[in-house]
Amino acid sequence: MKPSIPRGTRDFGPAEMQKRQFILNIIRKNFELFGYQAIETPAMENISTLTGKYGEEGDQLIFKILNSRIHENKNKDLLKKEFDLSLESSRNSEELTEKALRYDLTVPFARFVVMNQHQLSFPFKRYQIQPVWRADRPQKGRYREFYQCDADVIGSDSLVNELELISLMDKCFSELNVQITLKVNNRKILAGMAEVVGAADRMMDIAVAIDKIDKIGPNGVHKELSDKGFTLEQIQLLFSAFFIQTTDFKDFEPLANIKEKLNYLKEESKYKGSLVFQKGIEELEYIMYNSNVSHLKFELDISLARGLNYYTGTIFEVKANAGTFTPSILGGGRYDDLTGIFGLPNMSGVGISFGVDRIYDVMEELNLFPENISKTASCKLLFSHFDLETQNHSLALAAQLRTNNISCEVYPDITKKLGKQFDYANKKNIPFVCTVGSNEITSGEYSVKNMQSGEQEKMTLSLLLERLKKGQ
RNA sequence: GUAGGUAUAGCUCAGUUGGUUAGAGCACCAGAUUGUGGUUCUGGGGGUCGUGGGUUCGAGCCCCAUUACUUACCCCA
Repeated sequence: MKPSIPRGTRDFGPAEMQKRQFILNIIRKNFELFGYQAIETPAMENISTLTGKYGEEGDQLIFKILNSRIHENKNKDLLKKEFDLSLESSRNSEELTEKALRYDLTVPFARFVVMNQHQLSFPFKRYQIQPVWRADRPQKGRYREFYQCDADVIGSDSLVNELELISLMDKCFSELNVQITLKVNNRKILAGMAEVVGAADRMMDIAVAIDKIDKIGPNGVHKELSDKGFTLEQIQLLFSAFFIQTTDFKDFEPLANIKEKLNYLKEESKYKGSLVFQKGIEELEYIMYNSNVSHLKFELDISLARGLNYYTGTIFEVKANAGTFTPSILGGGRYDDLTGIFGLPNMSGVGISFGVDRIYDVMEELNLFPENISKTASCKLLFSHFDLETQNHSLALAAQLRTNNISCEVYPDITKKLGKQFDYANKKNIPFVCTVGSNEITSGEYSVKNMQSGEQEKMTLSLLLERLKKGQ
């Protein structure tokens, strides 16, 4: 049988793991630096926990788990009926499936908060670094299993949380050495537009269409909106707001300029009468004017929508500035009532999610990993030997090195061929090889070879320890 | 769901208008060198050309089907 893994999933070898850990360590360190605490939730959730939170498209991409022991279910007629029904529509049948793999970390977090509300003290700040699964068609930068690194604050509607999250990502990407642009928008602006246009319940339709303006252009958006049944008047009204963005807001601009645009939207646009719209603008203003960032570029983009249903306020999206491959590598936003569905209303939360796998891909393309990262040796020294006696002696020496916190290993097989053992050390980038033969055992002086310089020297164990401790 | 591309050694790929026994580099094993790797030289093992059918005197190459992988759209980290 030919071994294989499901498409869209990957194995990570030692070289890749070095790089992944590099990214994860920076993110984790900063999460903790900003006061977030780690939690974990199960890979699978009850299907009802997940559905209805991500929008129609998202719900389709949830990996469902077939009920186990389905053959033991006595009601075969019902099972067959449910199966036939599920062939025709995407509805979930509890008879067939009641669990699913998590689609993101935010919804399981909301569930966690509701279930543990009496143990937690609010505002609660948590971080979570775990894989999620999406039944997508894989392609470049898109996997069916990938890691998200989430930081969320729940139980506080202060915009200071947004400011903190922005400086958190600023710091992370600065340490990762990735040049990025942060796009910010506010769902209230979109909601206000939908309201003024007279289609408050169709905010997501409008948002998704408008979001595409960079890709398909104004005509494309016009067509998509009219296909969805919006009238010419409605479309023109919508365009009056975001057209400003497409012509003038395209690239990073000085703060003064952004200010001018925001003032226009607030005081002169056709939306100035909408309270929600005004609130959205005010929130955006606060964030734009109070953020203290040193690394990232800001971009106000009122066409930014994001597909997830649960966002209600600020929304974030980050892309790398350089390279040909620039998917979004971070997303996030504020959700005012995600816990409400589970019975805990008035819990506003805001969070961001780093896409490690895409950050990896971007850094790989741009060559941003530190130079020697995958050449890092697994350990400091290898003991080579000739027979059972010298191997045993090596094991004893290894134990002493480890007592002194020096990583080392003993060649596991017994062979007269030193070349093979040196080759092993060479391939694993082990910087020193200590050869233990019967001569060495009697004299107490071991041959230690520096694999980089090729120099070899005889020394006692205590001298060896001293040298290795000094990092020589 | 829609539309393309690819499939030849463990890996990356050549393979001419269809024509003897299908090649290279890397990797692997052995020797030159029985106590020394990374350099060099010599030799060696490795392939049902994704699978099934068709055209042909003859198919790795052409046609059809199928599977896997991959890219783009949709959507998203």
